[in-house]
Amino acid sequence: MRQAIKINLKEFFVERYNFKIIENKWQKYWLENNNFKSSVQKDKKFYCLEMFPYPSGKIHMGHVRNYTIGDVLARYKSLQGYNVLHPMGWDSFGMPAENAARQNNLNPKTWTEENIQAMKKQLKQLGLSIDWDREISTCSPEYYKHQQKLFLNLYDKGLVYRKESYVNWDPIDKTVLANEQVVDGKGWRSGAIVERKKLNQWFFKISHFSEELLKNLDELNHWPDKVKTMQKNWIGKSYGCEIDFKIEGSDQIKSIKCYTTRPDTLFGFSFLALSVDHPLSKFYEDNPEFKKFKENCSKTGTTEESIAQAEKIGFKTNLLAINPLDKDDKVPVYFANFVLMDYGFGAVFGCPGHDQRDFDFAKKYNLKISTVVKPSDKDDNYVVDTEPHTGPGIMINSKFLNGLKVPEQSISKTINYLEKNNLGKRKTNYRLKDWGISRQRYWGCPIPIAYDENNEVIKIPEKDLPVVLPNIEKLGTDGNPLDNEKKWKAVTINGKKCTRETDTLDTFVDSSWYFLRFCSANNKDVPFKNEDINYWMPVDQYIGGIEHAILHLLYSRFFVRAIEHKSDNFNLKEPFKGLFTQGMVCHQTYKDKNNKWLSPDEVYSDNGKDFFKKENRKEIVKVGPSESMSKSKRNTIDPEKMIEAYGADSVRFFILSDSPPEKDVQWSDSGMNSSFKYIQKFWLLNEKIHQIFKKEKVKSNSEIDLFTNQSINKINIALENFRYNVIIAVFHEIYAFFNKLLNEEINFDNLKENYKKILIVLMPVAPHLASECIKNLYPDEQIKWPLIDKKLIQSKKSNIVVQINGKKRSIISIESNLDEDSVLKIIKNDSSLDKYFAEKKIFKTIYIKDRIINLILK
RNA sequence: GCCCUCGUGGUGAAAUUGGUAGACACAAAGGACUUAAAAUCCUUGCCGCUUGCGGAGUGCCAGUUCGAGUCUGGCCGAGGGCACCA
Repeated sequence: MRQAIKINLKEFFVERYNFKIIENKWQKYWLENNNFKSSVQKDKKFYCLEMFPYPSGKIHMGHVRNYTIGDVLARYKSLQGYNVLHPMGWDSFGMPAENAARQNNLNPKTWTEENIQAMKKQLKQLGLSIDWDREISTCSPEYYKHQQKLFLNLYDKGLVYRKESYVNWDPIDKTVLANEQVVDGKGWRSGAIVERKKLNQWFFKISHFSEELLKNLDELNHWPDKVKTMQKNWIGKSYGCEIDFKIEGSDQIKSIKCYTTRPDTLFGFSFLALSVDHPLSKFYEDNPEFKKFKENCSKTGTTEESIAQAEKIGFKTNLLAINPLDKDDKVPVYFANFVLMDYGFGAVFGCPGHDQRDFDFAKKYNLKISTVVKPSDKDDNYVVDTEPHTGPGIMINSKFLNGLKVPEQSISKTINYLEKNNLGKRKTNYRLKDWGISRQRYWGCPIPIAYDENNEVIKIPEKDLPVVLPNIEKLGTDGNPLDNEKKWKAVTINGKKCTRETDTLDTFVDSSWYFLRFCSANNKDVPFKNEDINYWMPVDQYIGGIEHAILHLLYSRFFVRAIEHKSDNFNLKEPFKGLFTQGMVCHQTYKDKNNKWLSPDEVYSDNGKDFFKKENRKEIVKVGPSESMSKSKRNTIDPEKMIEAYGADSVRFFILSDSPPEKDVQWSDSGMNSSFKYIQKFWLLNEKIHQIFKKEKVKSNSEIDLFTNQSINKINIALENFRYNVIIAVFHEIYAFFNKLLNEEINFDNLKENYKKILIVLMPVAPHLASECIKNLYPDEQIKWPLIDKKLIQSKKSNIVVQINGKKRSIISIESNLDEDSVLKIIKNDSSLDKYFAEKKIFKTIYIKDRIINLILK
């Protein structure tokens, strides 16, 4: 469509911007010219990585936001002259494929591969600057072959081991359930009550690195504090001591070991509590009452109700535990539901006066509650009454500990005493548990292990890798699919008949090293080459959702350490130098009169206040709060449709515009629309400028230089700090400025030089539009991120705020860099300020150069 | 319960880190251009009086400071994380 646009008596004839043709053209161009292909070079590198997606079939707005943020950074760094690595891959093992396969009688591999193709096409439509030559997919044998090698490597280093552990077992489906598949204690598909079952499973010894993983958080300066705090809490370091309690009342049991962080409260000792899984429970297994109690315990913790109540219950034994600090102090021993076997020793000593749990327990079973710590402002007769005193204070009723400050003096003094008298030992504990990696699933990386006739572990020899998943045409619901593959399971190793391990690896293993694989994505022999790692790693900027704050990021940190452990030529400790966690994309939710969720497509409104069903435009729709887009609430917006309707640049522009990237952003039609208009407007502006280029202008205009430099300075600062919403705001200002400029006399050279810079800084945000504009206006010129003229920014004129007694009274425009006296002189000559000076004298002056002057009058 | 983060117009948000509060955008109202529409552009936005000016104002209450959205203490509210971790 060709139309005339009249501006201030000048006529321009311009084409409207056809994003479909132009975006397509540039995407093709980038691909054909290998624009984003990366290789090891001498230049300074920048590794920009976004968390790779699970190939569910369609990209969602969360992906659009994630990958747009990453692409802005990658393109910016590239224009700055960095050698950028910006790869993409697929986290393609996992349960959705298996579920989809069962439901629709499909092959998980075919399902996954089709999804990958569909999503790849969508990602390409976004115009991302990705090096597709490095594409990887974790479900491909080409990938997991190396993972199996790494597994065996860690096994050789003693970082992998096997032990019995509990799983959620669905007795109807005869399958193991993931935690999220257990809903209210029942299997999500069968509805059967989930049982705890003990299985032999593989573990990574992540606990070996607890201290290192904790300590090194301090060095991750470019990580959000929030994530670091979460990991710190997760690792859960605590200082305390272990104490051996002597036991009376049994021939077999002589002592029980406890871990405590509060040994100083030993004189408040009231009971000793054991986990039902404690080794000593074997002495009670024949007791029907204990059996019943144990059953009761395994039920609590899964249903919402029991968590809400969280009642403390116990089973009293006939044993007595002796206080190590007072031989005459003997207390009962219980099994209790609140003691966990996998922390400490599965045994705790109870001091109800100074611990909430112990207090609740003691109240229920009428146990002794002694007070051994008083708050600093209370006297020695202080007694714990309706609630325990868990805070700091002073020791009382504790013999040689009396008067000590709690906790800073009391704990260390007690531990010293216990150690000296061989009653206990100082100990640091971590909450972090070893990582269970066995999954009784089909669609995952096979564990490269077999067992001989004696059930001894045999490694699959490297020459026989990969252990390829057998192709199973129809997945049954019973048990672990690989367990039923008789042919596949049988394997001969070194002449010995063996049976393969039928568990597959947790998919978190797949994503714990994929960033290393990207560095040598096409190497067939090794997972990665050290020279590639040395050049590209660590990832300079990792970008993804906050939901991975703990597991994925901690596992990746562990995995890199595990590879480095006992290795001569691998020198990496932390995989991600910078981390950025983006917010979610939200949308209003809608429900019809039957409380059924409605999608935005089904809703109609002409005033933005009252909403109706689109089909009849009558039935009132209830508008709910804006929530993160999810299929279950049906408040999703399909990115493909948006790109189709508005173009990739508009969508990118909008997803960046409204909120800072780390916060949630609201999707709004009007916002999307306005971004679309902006792209169109900018194109018209560009066309007008293009035509001016052909005319002659004379007057110089230094305002353009100043404005351009200031704007780019703002954009630089915003880019470096992930304030991408500010960049969009600056571009709105830029448009307004240049558009206005067209009404004035412009100097040709001046405009040409500055406008080029504007187009270059537009490239990361709207790459198609910017590329097209640059090609039209500057066909043969080099494209490099513009440098700023710093002197120019510190402009010759400053606006200075004049405050009288701390209140703003005026703004004066003066020359920059003036001293205080000169400014004062100007102010005194300013008649509009006279009224403030009447009959008053300047008592004090505060002057901040080029910014503010504050006059204190008396 | 414990830990963390955040409270700025009708809305999403800016604010060079202690120095002009509300940039930019959405929504609303009014206007310009146009035969009309689309597109584009401009103005307004709390209180008081007459244009202009003055006043209040960043959840609430104190404090530090010439000066506080920003720093300190207390309170209120919202969101997130962990959950019997001994």
